[in-house]
Amino acid sequence: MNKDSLLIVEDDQNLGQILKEYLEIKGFSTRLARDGEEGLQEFNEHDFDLCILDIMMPKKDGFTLAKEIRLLNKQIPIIFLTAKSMKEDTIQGFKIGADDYITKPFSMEELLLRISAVLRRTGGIKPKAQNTFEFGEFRFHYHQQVLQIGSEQQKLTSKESELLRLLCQSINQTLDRSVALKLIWKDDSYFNARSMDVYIAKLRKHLKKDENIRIITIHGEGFKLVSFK
Amino acid sequence: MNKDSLLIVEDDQNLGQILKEYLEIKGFSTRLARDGEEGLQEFNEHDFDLCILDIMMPKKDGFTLAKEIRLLNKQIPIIFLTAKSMKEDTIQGFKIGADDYITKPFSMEELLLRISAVLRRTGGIKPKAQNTFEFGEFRFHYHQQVLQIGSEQQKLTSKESELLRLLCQSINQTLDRSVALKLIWKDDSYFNARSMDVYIAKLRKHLKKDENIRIITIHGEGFKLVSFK
DNA sequence: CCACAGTGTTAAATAATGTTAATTAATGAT
DNA sequence: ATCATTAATTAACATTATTTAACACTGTGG
Repeated sequence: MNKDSLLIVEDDQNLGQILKEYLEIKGFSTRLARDGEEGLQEFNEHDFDLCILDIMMPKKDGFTLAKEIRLLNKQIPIIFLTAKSMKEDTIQGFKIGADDYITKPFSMEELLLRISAVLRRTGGIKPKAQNTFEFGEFRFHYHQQVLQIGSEQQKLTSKESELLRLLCQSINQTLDRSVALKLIWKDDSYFNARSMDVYIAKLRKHLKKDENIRIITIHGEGFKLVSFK
Repeated sequence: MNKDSLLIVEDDQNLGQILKEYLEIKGFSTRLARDGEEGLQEFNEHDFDLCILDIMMPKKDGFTLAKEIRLLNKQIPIIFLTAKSMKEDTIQGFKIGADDYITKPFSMEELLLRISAVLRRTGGIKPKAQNTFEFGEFRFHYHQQVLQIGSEQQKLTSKESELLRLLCQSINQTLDRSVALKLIWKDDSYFNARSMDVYIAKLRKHLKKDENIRIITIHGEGFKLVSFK
């Protein structure tokens, strides 16, 4: 059996390092990010079983990050680290779908207990990294950047692949514009948004070969890959 | 087999958290909202098998929320948490269509028993998120944003689809203006209300193709999608 | 019956997205 | 390094979605 993998997002370098070392000794595999931006990036690039997010962070706070993570994965357990016993924090956290929270200062043992409890509760459902996606008559191989329909093979560019992957991961649900922009273009700006629109058009052209597959626009929010039938 | 999914609406965040943790340990998947507004939002955005609503809450009490939930789903079991053994409350609750109620303070075991009982009774019929609605000669596909009549396909915009979905979910019943506004426009204000009126007009235009389907105005309350015959 | 708030309807204004092509940047082969 | 090729961005213009405005109409309470 594989180690459970944790994403730790903590801006305090010291604490972050201590957490990481402690949890690795305890048998977890971990990755440490220093802020929300990095955290989202890490989340997108690796598979985790659980996220531990500090709430107060520069650039992007833990709640905002959690919301974005939730758009990509509605299952993954999240534990918040809160500075004080802030009622507001707790409430807002649970609204987003936190699985637990822990108030600083806390002991390593306490954190470990909560991690174990959450993992037990959620049954350790690892949503393993998907490389091949099937929808309609298509087969899309992410790493190979190939979209196939029947015997036809269509080579995709990296941007096309990244975007199609995000759409596939959230099939039948809205893929938020700003999330996609931050994940693929690293930055949500006007020009990047226009660039993304161009790529949506390219994907639509590719997907024309199956009438039952469409990319629907959710005005002001994002796009949704849907399948008829 | 999937976990049963519970919506918990409880303003006391302490109690809410305890409920959430306990019920998740017992194998349920849960979401926690802190007041009626949040509760309604959550209900609209996710699928649940059962709702647990506190009655006394700020902003919007449990009865009002239950009424709104009933407008969206006539099946879903609702269990009320009542502060004291209020006869009035109990009666009013069952009138709305509560499936059970439980008086604070209660033991977790007791709640669990009642949840199991209600779920057994209602046969655990998960009213899974409906995507296709049929009424009159129409077929409406929500995710695909398509309204079809005969062989004709009419593309809808996102706002049109959201609104039509709400109308379909409460077919032959009044869809409350403010409920729709809060769910779709996120905010019940004068201009949004006017915008909604415009969309009602658009939908009526689309629905003209079947004389037996109409959107009726309930003056001062909302709209009702009705089917003659 | 009148006054008034609520609603119906259409059109204008604004903002977001679709699309294609031109430009720039990156990559790969010689 | 130079050129050729491909990918990605920017620009320009077209189209569509949504909101706001304007004015007509309707139901309700006094």
